[in-house]
Amino acid sequence: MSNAYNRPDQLSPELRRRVLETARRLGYPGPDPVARSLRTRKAGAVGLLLTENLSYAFRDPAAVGFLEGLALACEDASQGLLLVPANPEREDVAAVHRAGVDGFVVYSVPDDDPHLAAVLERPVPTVVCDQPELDTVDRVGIDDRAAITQIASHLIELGHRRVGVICMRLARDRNDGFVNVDRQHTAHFHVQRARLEALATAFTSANVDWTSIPVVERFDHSIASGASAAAQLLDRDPQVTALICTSDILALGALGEARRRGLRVPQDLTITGFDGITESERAGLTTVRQPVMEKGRAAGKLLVNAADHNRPRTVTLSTELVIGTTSAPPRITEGALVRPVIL
Amino acid sequence: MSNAYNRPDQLSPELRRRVLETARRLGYPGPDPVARSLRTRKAGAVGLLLTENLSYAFRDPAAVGFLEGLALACEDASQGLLLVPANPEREDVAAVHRAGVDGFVVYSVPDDDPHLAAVLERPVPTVVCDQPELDTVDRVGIDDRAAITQIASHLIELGHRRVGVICMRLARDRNDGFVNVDRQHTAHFHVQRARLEALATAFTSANVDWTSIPVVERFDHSIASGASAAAQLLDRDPQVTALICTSDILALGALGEARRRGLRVPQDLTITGFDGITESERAGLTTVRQPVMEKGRAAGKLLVNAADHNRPRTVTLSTELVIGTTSAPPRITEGALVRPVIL
DNA sequence: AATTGGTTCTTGACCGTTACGGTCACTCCA
DNA sequence: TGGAGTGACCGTAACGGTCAAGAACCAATT
Repeated sequence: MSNAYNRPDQLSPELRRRVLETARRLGYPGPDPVARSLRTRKAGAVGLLLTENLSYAFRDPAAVGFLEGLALACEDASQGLLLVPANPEREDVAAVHRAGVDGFVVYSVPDDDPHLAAVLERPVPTVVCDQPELDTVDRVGIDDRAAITQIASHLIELGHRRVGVICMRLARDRNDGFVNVDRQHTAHFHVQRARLEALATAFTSANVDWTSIPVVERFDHSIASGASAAAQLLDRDPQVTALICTSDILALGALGEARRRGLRVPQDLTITGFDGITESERAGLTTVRQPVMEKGRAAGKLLVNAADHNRPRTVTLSTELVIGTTSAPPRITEGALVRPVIL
Repeated sequence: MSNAYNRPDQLSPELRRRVLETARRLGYPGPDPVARSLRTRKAGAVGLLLTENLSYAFRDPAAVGFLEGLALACEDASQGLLLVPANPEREDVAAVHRAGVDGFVVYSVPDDDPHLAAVLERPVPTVVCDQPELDTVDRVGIDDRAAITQIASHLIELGHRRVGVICMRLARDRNDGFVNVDRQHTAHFHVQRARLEALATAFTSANVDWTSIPVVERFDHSIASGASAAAQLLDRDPQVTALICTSDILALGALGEARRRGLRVPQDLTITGFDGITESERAGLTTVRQPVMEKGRAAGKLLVNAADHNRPRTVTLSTELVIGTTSAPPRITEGALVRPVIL
């Protein structure tokens, strides 16, 4: 029976024809995929765990790019891609337990996320992306510190000293507002923490007191959030000459807010982003381009041939500073003595 | 055992604790999801079948919107969403057979697609979207004829008689070029066929000989395709005063080609799209907006409560004509006697 | 005629759950 | 004290495949 469907060479064409014919007559719909998976111990699918509500993932171009790459890798390996409904609000770990998959990809979740813990308990290979190193699973990412340090150096060279930072959510709790240094260091999103720390290091080396730098956090990752964050920051500290955003989406929002206030970019205000999505290319944003699609593809490949490797593998992809038209030397304001540094 | 995990109320806390404790000691990773699915006859996931390579789906904003809506509905129902790796090039129907899902959503595939046939053979509920009516499955869509007729009427009112049409692929075989009437009628993509037929009807009623209207087809759905199609059409028939595109993506490409040729839009050339994606809003495109996200959500909902309904259900969503800045009366050319019609 | 080799076909043990029904101890009340 | 009622616990039988091992058959060789 099984052979009739799966191994046509094992039986005579005549018998095969008869078997299939009676199967159809009896209304047999073909082998049940679940039963087959149980027996063969292969689900033929890869699970994807995301921070956000599933639907959010489709709003963020960077996430869409990641998905595209991952889907590509899955397709190459004839694997399905299962989006796991892990709503971050309810702690619905059951969805992770119920996922019939051969492995997981975990994309940018907080390091204390219960879903992540649930995934790690499952006896299947796992690849994390944009996460801190774990000694049991493979990992894909970029050098966030180096990347954002390029932004910082660029701004420092231009002469910016009074800067503001707009970042994405730092933990699972909502905190739309200013961030003290303590929260910066205990941030549960590895990527955000790394970027903030690198910024602190860079500006401290330039003799800027990091504790005086305003950092505004937003829970939702949207253009509107970027705009409101920029508004909050500029209201409190109108003297800043540059806004460093940890994502392009936030930067695009900040650009909108600057325009709304009649601030010319970059003459009155410099704005930088992070990711290098196509929308920001159109806007001429100064940013760091990271290969989002490649990240997805690398994660998929790592998972698909997760054969034998004793120690966890890490793939670090390269990034590229893109200097656009939204960064320039700061305007000379009264009281401030600022001079571009030529190295 | 099972109870310890799934029904804590069925046993004493003491026993539960003991069971779980020894389970951990023995390295038991928790109930196997596949075996559970086999037993309970529930996979906890919805399968999605797409025309394109999986990765293509993430490039087209309309498809992404559909995905977003579908993901939303799945999340609400705590269902996973499995992207089935159905490469349209190889006829790899096996992927459909291997998908462990409780139902399928089929999104805009040709009506003779073997994957679709394979889905229909599976004994699970199915919802098709942008497909012709089938007497066994539920259906989500819009009134494509009415929608594009609005575009046609708009152009006819403006006075356009010499128009060109740019459409997406009409069948599984690649045919990048002009389309004769026969191919138009035998098109296997329901949406494209319906739109072309409605256009034919509308222009015939306006005393335009439809067979003289150039229709250019493109296999790939991309901005570049739209541009090359527009070039091909304008090369052959420079007299056309309007380009009707059956998708916004194609229209955006046509816009680019017009600009490249120094044609002013809308003074020299009118261009219309279809879908209403955000990118085209920015471009001021005249188009028909359809609720792509709602389509996905409706499909998901239909599938999730696919309980008892003897006859297949159909959800038809509404569309809206959006008149932008890319449509205007045709320029008066020598030889052509054209006068706007006031109805 | 017996042995060997090579097909083709049949059989049955497993994969890991959960549903279900039965057992058993214990309480409660007449 | 006996019998019904209750709740906790346990054993077993599917669920629907796959796959390897063996049975049956036929042909060719010894």
